[in-house]
Formats: sequence, C-alpha cells, structure tokens
Amino acid sequence: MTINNEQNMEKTILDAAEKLFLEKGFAMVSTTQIAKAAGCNQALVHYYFRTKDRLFEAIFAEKLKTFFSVIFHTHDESLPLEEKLKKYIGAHFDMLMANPKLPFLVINELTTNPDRIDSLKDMLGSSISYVYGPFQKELDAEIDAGRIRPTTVPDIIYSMVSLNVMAFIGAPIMKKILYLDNEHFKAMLLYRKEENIRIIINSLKPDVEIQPEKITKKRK
Amino acid sequence: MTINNEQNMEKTILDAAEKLFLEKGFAMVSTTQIAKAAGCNQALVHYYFRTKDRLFEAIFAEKLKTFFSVIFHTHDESLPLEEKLKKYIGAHFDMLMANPKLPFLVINELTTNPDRIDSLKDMLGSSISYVYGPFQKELDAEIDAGRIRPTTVPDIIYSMVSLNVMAFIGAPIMKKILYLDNEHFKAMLLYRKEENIRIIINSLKPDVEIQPEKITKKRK
DNA sequence: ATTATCTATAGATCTATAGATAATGC
DNA sequence: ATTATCTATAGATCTATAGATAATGC
Repeated sequence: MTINNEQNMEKTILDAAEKLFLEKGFAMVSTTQIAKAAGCNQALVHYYFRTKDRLFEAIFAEKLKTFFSVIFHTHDESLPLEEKLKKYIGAHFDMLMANPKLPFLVINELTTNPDRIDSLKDMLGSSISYVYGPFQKELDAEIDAGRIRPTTVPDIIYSMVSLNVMAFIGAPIMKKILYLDNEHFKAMLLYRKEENIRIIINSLKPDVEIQPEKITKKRK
Repeated sequence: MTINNEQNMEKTILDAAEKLFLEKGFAMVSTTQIAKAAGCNQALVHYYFRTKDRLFEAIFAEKLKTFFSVIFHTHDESLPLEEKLKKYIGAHFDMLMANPKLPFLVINELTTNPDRIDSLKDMLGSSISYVYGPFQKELDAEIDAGRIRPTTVPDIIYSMVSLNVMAFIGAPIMKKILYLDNEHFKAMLLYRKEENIRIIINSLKPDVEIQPEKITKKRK
C-alpha cells in the first residue's frame, strides 16, 4: 500500500514539498499539490505540519542550515591566502551545485517575506564572527605587505556569492539563450567555477598602474 | 471623482499592478488587490487587460525593454577599453538603481515560468549581435597585445550582471544583517558601483605570476 | 452609440478542520 | 488506546464574465 516502502509519510511529504517549493516558490504551490506528489490526501499534510507556512519554515530553516554549514566546515585551514580562497569559493560553488534551486528559493522568500530574515540572522549571529575575525586579520597582513589591495571580508563574500549564485539563478536563461543541453550546461558550470575563483583572486591584486608611493586611499 | 486627475484609469491600473508585481511577484498579487490599489473595482482590471496574465505580460515586456535599451544606448563609443567598460558597467548599475526591484521580478518570473524566456529571446535576438561582434574584436586585439588575459564578451557580461544585480537582490538581507537605514544603504550602493567596476577591470589583467613565456592556456 | 465603470455572481481553487475509520503498540 | 490516514466540508479567496448603469463623443 505504501508507495515509499521503508520511509514514513511525514518524510515523504516533506520531500515532496521541498521539491515543489524549490521549483515554484511558496505561493505557487498548494498543499493539495504537495499531497498529490506525496501520494496521500491533502488533510494529512496539515495533520503533520498544521499549516502550509509551518511546513515551509521547516524546509527553509533546514535548507539554510546546510547552506551555511558548508561554509563553516571549510574553515580553519593553514593554507596560504590564495589557496584558502580557492577552497572557500570552490566549496561554496560545489554546495550550490548540490542545491541548484536553493538560491532562487532564498531570494524569493526573503524578498516577499522579509520577516524570515530575522530567523536567518539569529542562525548566523554567533557563528559568523567565529570566522570573520581571523580571516580579516589575515587579509590585513597581506594588505600591509602590499601583496593585495585593501579589501574586507564582506567585500570578498559579496563577490563570491554574486558570481557563484548567478550561475544557478541565471541557469534557465542561459540554457535557453545559448541553447545548452544539460551536458553542455554542466560543462559550463565547471568552467564557471574556475573562472569565478580566478576573477576574485585577480581582482585582489594591487592596482599596478600607479604602483609605487601611495597604496592606500587611491580613490575615496 | 477621479483619484488621479489627468490620468486615465487604464494607466492607473497598470501602475498599481507594476508596483505590486515588482514587490511581491506574479503569484502573490491578486487582481482584487490591484483594483484596490488603483481605486477601482476588480472587474475593471479585467475589462482593460482581459486576464491577469496579459496584464502581467504587458508590464513585464515593457520593463524588459527599458532594461535592455539602456545597455544598447550606452553603446558605440570610441573610448579606450577600460573607459568603455567603466561606462557600460556604470550605466548598467545606474539602470538598476532606477529599477531596484526589477531583478527580483525577472528572476522570479523567468524561473517559475520559463516560457517567458522565449519572448525575451526574440526581443534580444537581433540587437545583441549588433554590439557583440565589434566588442569581441576589440577584446581580441587587447588580448593579442597581451594587455588583458583571454576572455569573451559573455564572460564580462556575466561578471557585470552578477556583481551589479546582487546589490539589489541582496538588498533586504544586507539591510537587515548590517542594520543599514536607507541613507547608509544608498552610500553602500555608490561604493558598490565603483567597487564592481574595479573588480571587473582588475580581473582582466593578465596573470602576472607566470608572466613570460606562455600567456594562453595556463590552466586547462 | 460607444466606452467606461459598477454590482453581482458562477465556478474553481485553496487552507484548515471536524469527524470517521483503519493500523499499530501494549 | 493511540496514532495514522481518510472523507467531507466550511469558509475564504480568486479569476473571469454577464449584465446594469453612468459618462462621453457625435
């Protein structure tokens, strides 16, 4: 009778909901559709999760956790800066490859329902400063030595997230415009990963044109 | 009797719908809400636009047109490459500043309804090659002269769109996490604009470390 | 006469809950 | 007895349309 042997219905519903929410966003999915995808009736969805909103929150929180945990797991290396950056950016990209629809969901929900940002903030809160401090110090040392141009951790995160996330957000557009099948798309992703790493590392090089005297405060 | 003097109801509805769609996306807005925002009854929305979908399409197409026209208007300069890039990237950023919610709408709709990509493709089709060819030639010349590393127009567009768009997509998150009021957020945007230009220009510099013999095919 | 606007409503959802029945754990 | 699952339905939307009335252009 059970469609998924060896898996209880609660989990089946959760998985079905996750898939649908990731594809279409909160508003475009009904509990009826979720039930159908899970192979049960619609009332059961509410039996386990009470409301559609709670069901969504359960998935969203869990997804965000995977999202960030990857970044922190990669931490704490004694590699030289350039290698460290390669590793971070690559790990971030790999995580997105494993969850290609996550960026869309996050953007969609945090934009239409900014209150959810609070729970995200709580989740980050402590753990972020754990990485931030040491890494900024390392950057500062490199800056003082004149090996990279002045920059900050948030600046680098911004570049990393922008360049990496766009590969997945823009996927439907790129596929259609460039006529990529899944094979070619995947090849493009691998190219993108290396390219993004390179762009960020290159962008940190000191401005060579005016090289000598003043390194700091070139332009306000 | 009319709420907006000097403006007909059709336009009022269009404006109200635009505002709401930009804020919440297609699925989260009802024609009832649009009517209310426009100050008329719900039937009138359908009188002018027949279906909610057509209303949306009208707005979406028009928005996309502004979006792309800016890029093409900036074209056809005889500036040196670096100045040209500054101008393009800056113009793209400025356009986003004037339409800060557009990226969200575009991403949202093209992801949940990939069929709309076709109309986008038609719109671009001819005009894109008009810019592409000459610009790639210019890049190739610089590459051959060893002044920039090998790259392509799509690569640069990718960087530009990623870095610029993220400032607006990520706005709600950055505002909340960094506790920015509108004043500080705007300051951050201006910083971002310059920073994005700089990142892209810097990222084009030839790889200096291994400088001499082989320029091409450093890493596969 | 034609066009713009309104009221009213059909028909299709959709969420959430109540209450019945089947399955499971002692 | 408790927990999981089902059927049925209330109540709230929401889109789209029909048909009435008001405004406008000759």
